Amino acid sequence: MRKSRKEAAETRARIVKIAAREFNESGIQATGLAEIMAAAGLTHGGFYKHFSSKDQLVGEAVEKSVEGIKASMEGPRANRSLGDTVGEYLSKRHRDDSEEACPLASLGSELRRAENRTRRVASKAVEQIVSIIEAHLTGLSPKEARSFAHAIVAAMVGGMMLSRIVTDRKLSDSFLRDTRDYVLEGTAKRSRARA
Amino acid sequence: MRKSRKEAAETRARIVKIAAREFNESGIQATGLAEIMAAAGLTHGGFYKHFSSKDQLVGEAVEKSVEGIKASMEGPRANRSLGDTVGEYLSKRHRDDSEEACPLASLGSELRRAENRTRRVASKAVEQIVSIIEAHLTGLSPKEARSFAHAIVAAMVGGMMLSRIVTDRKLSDSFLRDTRDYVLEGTAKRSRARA
DNA sequence: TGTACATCAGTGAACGCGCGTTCACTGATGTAC
DNA sequence: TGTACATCAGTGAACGCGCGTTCACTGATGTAC
Repeated sequence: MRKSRKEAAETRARIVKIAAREFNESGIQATGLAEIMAAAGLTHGGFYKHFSSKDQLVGEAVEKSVEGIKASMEGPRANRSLGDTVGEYLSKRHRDDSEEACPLASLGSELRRAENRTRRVASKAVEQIVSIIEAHLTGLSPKEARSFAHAIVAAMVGGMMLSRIVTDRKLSDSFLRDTRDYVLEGTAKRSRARA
Repeated sequence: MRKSRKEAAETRARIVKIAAREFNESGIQATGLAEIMAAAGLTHGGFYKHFSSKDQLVGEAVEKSVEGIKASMEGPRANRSLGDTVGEYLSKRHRDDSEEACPLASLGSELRRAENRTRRVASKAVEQIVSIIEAHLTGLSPKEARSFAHAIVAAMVGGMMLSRIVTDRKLSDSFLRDTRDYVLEGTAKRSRARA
């Protein structure tokens, strides 16, 4: 039954990818290892040939998700505007797609209580997303840009989470749109005030 | 062993109160009924004399938490400013105290996946908190005030959640402060623009 | 007011279930010569 | 290049454990007369 090293590495990557999707979809605790392994076309016993514990997989899956959402925020073109970046984050696609979702919004309240490895990954994820927003805030002092970026990321993560909590579809859409508009108008005002 | 009706009603209320604290502290799934009952000084078997299921308790506990955070946002005085309200929400006390915490920030990603009863309660909670903020936004059209309130609540909930995810204490404090400042400056600018 | 009976809050053991983890085993792959 | 052996990815059963829920039981409270 032994697989070649290449196959084993592919299997491992597949497990992480599927786990990222499943965790974003159903939450960390609610997603069992057997479920993930079955979705990867394997039986659950083999899990520990690739990972030392569920927590290790959680950490890697969260990292994988962060890479994905960073890529979609930064987009294909070189010079993306803040509007593109924030709009991509606060999009219906992001809200409805667990394949490529921000773990801060999908798993927020679970991350806070996660084990050490995962908490470190989550904490780093926050700083990475803050950095992406910060890079768009030109014309402000570094300190101001950092503070501003904190608040913008808070609004983005909160807006996404609330749009998923509310059951009314129109209200859900409103949260996305209103949060995006608020961020962009606020930035425009602030930039004008400084320019 | 039978207790008087008054005692039984007190016991029931005590269970809900303790459950609200435990859920906010540790999450819904991670908190067992036996743990809650023990914290209330009871054995777990008696749970079903008061509630029909864990989900029912979750719903009531979330409602209880919402009442608490609403009360602390609205405060003791009659004429609270938006700054008081937002500042109370984004306070260190709120971040560190699970006794009186907003379930949207404590349980956000779990609420989204909760059962029907709880989801309805959570959805209603969002609208209640939006209404509190909305009431502070005078001088705007109702439609504008509602949109604005959505974004402010998104920032508040996201800011609280992120301040709890990050492991660095200074960064955590920054999220609270920066988000509050952002909301208040944004409102000031918007009000000036209209006035 | 007193008595007899019904009710029911709380106890503690037991239930079925799913979870993360372990383990003996299989057989194809990797390695040493 | 060929052969003999070691390795190890994957299987499937089993483990201990904690969970939500159920249940027979207890005895104080509530009710009917």
